[in-house]
This record gives sequence, C-alpha cells and structure tokens, in this order.
Amino acid sequence: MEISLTKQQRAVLFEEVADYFSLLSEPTRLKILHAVCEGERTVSEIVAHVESTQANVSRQINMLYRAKILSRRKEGTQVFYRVADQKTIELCQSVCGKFSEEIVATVWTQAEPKAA
Amino acid sequence: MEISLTKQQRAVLFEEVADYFSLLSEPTRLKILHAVCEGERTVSEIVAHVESTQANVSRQINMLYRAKILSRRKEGTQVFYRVADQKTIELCQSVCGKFSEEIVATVWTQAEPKAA
DNA sequence: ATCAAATATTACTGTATACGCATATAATCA
DNA sequence: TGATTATATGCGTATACAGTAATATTTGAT
Repeated sequence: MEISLTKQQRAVLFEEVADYFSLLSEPTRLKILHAVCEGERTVSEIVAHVESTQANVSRQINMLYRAKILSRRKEGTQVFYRVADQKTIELCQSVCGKFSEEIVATVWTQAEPKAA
Repeated sequence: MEISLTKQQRAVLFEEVADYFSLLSEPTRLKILHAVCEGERTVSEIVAHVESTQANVSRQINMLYRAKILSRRKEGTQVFYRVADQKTIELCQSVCGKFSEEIVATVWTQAEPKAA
C-alpha cells in the first residue's frame, strides 16, 4: 500500500526519525549496542566494555531503554540489558560495514610491531 | 571475509558512524534529502520545500555535500543538488517506514473536515 | 541493623550546533 | 558599470546534551 502523508505528517515523521538517528549519533551509545548485540550483559559488564564512567553509561543505557531499543531484566542487584529492537542492530551493522572498509585498510598501511 | 577490529579501530569506526548518523538527526536535513530524493533540485526549490530560511538550508545542504551524500552542479547563478549516496536515501526510507505506520494510523483517528 | 555492591539520579559544566540576521560572493542582465 | 538574482558565509545567541562528581536507591550478605 502506497501512502501519501500531508506536509504536517511528514514533519512529525521526520522529527521522530531524527530523534531516532540522534540516539545512534553518539559513540558511547554505539559501543553500548555493540556490547549487548551478542547477548544480554549487566551494566557493569557494559561499563567495562565501553570504558566510560558508570554514571554516564547508565544514563546512555537508559536512553536506549526508553526508546525500546534495549530491554531489561533485574536479578538481585544486577540489571541485565539486551537488544529489544534487532532492526536497530542490523542498521548499525550495515552502516558500520559502509565505513569499516577504510578502517580495515589501515591494517595494511600501519606496520604491526607484533603479529595480531 | 570476517574482519576483527582492534578496540582502537572500533573506537574510530564508531566515531565516524556516529558522525554519519548525526547528519541524519536533524529534521531540516531529512527534509532536504526528501526534497532531492527524486531528482536534482536548486537551492531555491529546496528552500521552498523545506520551509526554513535560505541561509540555514544552504548551510545544511553544505553539510550533506561535504559528507558526499549530495553532489552539485552549477548552472549560471543556480546550483543544482542531487543525491550522490543512494544508500543513505534507502536508509532514511527504511527508517521512515519503521515509524510511518503509527503516523498514518492518525489518519484514521483524526476526523478530516474535508476530503483529502 | 549495618555494611557492601550494583545501579540510578541529581546538579553542574563545558562544548557543540541549529538558527536568524546581516553581509559577502558570484553570475546574469540592463 | 550598476542592478538584480542565487547562493554562501561570519557572527551572535540560545538550546541541547555528553560527561563528571556526588549522592540516592535497591538488594543481598553478615
């Protein structure tokens, strides 16, 4: 079904889409998604992976949670977060693929002092 | 080929990806992409479509141009911009589709005083 | 009840940036 | 040359938000 939106509706849509993209426009949040993309992780584990402060990571996690990109499960004092919206992960992977080639290229131009 | 990046390389990658997403995190720039997604347009045409000031639209266009998402062609005093990176357009369309369903739903809940 | 560990929240600060206004640059035409 | 149109660019402001430090909250253990 092909849909035609009014200008007003498009404006609302673009605001939502922009908000969504802005969630993905911070390295810290991308690192958080990377940390949980292969299974649920506690906040502490994510903090260790991301290498930022606990307070900051907690807040960024919460933004992803409120946007329903992550979901959570409490167990004792720990909270496990996991991917709730797999499409977002796939989106990130796709865009990363778009950029990673040039990064990987540096592997061949930068001398490695020790074997990988 | 499956690639393994170092932590350092991932950090660089995520910064680039975040910068890319941040380009898409402004309604004005999404509107600009929408204005040119079906063929090249002059700045004036884009300004009319976006409904913002000429100065602002020009600057936002330039950000998309520098990121190579748009390309340009000058003809007299006019500058025509067009999509240079179709993948970005497809990305936007995909994410818009993810959100548009709920927007379209409002068509059915809001009474229309006049036929569309 | 007290303590410790894990997570969340509050208040603050610095930085980035979207937008508006004014102006600059460039090209066309009289 | 001067005037007009199309586009770009400085500059100032206001806002948003990532990060930090300190503290609160929640839960489990002793």
